[in-house]
Amino acid sequence: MDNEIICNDPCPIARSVAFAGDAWSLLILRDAHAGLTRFDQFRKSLGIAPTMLTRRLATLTEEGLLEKRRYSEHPPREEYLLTAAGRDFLPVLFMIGAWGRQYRGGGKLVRFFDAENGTEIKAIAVDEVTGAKIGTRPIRTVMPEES
Amino acid sequence: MDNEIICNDPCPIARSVAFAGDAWSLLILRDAHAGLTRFDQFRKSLGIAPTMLTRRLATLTEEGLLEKRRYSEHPPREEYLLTAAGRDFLPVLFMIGAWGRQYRGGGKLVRFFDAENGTEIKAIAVDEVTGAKIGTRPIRTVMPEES
DNA sequence: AGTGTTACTATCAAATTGAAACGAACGATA
DNA sequence: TATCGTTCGTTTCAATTTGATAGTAACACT
Repeated sequence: MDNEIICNDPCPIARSVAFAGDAWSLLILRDAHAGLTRFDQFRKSLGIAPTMLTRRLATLTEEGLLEKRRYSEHPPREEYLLTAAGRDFLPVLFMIGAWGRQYRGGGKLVRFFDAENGTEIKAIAVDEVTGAKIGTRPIRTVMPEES
Repeated sequence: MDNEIICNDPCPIARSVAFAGDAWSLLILRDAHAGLTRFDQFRKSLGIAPTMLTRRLATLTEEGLLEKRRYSEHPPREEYLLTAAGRDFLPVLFMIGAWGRQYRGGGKLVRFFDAENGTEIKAIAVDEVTGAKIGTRPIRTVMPEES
């Protein structure tokens, strides 16, 4: 895919797709939200080839979803932490997970609970203005005027 | 990536990633939600090579997000319609779009409005039980017992 | 008869991926 | 001191995927 075209596309989905449209990046972000920070933790969790992991971590860092932090000077060691943009990606992961639970839900699945009151989390997307679930009301799409 | 491993992974995100983790598929689903149904409509909208489009449409059809319907017998012509699973993917697209609007929002962007009352849609993910935004409360993850 | 439309397939070069081995910098152990 | 283990990668190279271009099949229209 041509990233230059995508970055100027007026569709916000297309803008995100440059890295969201990649299985490894999504799984790395999932693991980062689960608390993993180090190269070998990701590698072992995902069974990913180190070449791939190096590239994906570099891309996610360049794109501003992760940041490298040195946690040891001798030897030099880095860890990867979520940035604000990376943390704000969590809703996307939850909605992907909710879809997978509904349509790919055979067998045992990991479950997520609200740590404070113990109820299982059921993620839904709503319009903050109307409160209606996304997809339950008709949508009007407005293209930007040519600049 | 190895799809066999992924399909038995207990993480619902990993289950979805087999096709959600692909830029073209996400953009095809976006266009399908915008009302496109035919091969050439997708091809022109996306600028995708026909080989790619054929494969992606076939995968999305096999995975149950689209279905082929014959709309002409002579000549035989098919169109691609969203299934229930495909329609239920809309919240994922909206959350991806919401992230892109916030973090990749330079220049003109397409905007989405509630067709009934005219307000702009602001998609957020919430826990249906507590009503809290996803990410604002601590989460406890529970792995399934070994079967 | 010739042109246009729609939905592809065929071919092939280029880019990406993934597996396996290797390396550098250290710390711990014998 | 020698060796092992850990961490975070790089190097190499074969296999797969990709994307660009061209071609095809079945018709409809003029």
